[in-house]
Amino acid sequence: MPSCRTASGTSGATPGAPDGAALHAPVIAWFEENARDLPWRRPEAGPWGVMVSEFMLQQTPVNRVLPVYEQWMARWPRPADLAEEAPGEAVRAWGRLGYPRRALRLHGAAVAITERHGGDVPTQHAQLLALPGIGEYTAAAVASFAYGQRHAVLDTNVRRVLARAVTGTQYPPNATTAAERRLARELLPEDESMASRWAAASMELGALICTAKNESCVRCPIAAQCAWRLAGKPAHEGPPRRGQTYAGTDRQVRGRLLAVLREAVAPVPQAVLDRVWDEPVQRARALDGLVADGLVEPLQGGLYRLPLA
DNA sequence: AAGTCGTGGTT
DNA sequence: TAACCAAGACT
Repeated sequence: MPSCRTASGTSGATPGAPDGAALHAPVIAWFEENARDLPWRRPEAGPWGVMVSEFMLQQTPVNRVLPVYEQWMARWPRPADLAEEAPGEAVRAWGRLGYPRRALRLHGAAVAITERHGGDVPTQHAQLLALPGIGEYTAAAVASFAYGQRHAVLDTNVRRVLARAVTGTQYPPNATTAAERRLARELLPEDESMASRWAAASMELGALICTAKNESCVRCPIAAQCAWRLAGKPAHEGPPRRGQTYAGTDRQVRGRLLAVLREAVAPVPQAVLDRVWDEPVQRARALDGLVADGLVEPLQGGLYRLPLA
């Protein structure tokens, strides 16, 4: 029963795939030359700035986040500043970033930080994970980016980089797998400072070079070692990525309803909300959903507004 | 564990 | 142009 371990010892890796040490130095060196100057990466952002940016960046491109982030941090420079606001103000300030429940959760996280952590963004992964709106990725990202800790930061960019460079496939699986987590942990540099830099650098590589479409291998610092490229860049096998048609969905109706309420300075009569969508059953379901989510507050007399509490 | 949850730019 | 994509979380 001969061993089938690869020389690299990395699970899920294609035979002959590069090990961690071969990737860290070139990717980190590339990052130090090519990292974008983003406001949440500057020292003055602090842990709260990092955390706010991570909420906003969930499923949302950097360019759309930038202006909202700046306004948000100017208005609520500390968690306690946001915590004493009405949650509806967070939803309003969220603007058109999308997925407005994130605004509600960020507000809830600010309240929890104020109540449980003396107003300081907690440093421990488990404490971060316990906050509303923070899952495995965001907890690791805040701990790593804000506090320089050693965590596997596995977002869609890093997953794609590892899928290609190490595993040799064009795309990672649709849902994050245990094998991916294991691989990311194994590739994590032992040294804490190196690990946090690797996390930021591998993510940036996926965002700028190793993109989902039109990847730029000619500019890639690890192209020479990339398992996928060396295999001839075979096309993705398996089920399609996903199909998320938007037109006609409840999400579209919710979006229209909330857009009206965001712009309104006074409670809005139901008759005004009714104009955003013709079909009454779907319209009512969408509004009920918003109320159930705490994004909308129903008042007496068929009036609605963003939540005051 | 597959569905749900916004929005707008790109192809 | 319809489909894809963008630093996920939650149920």
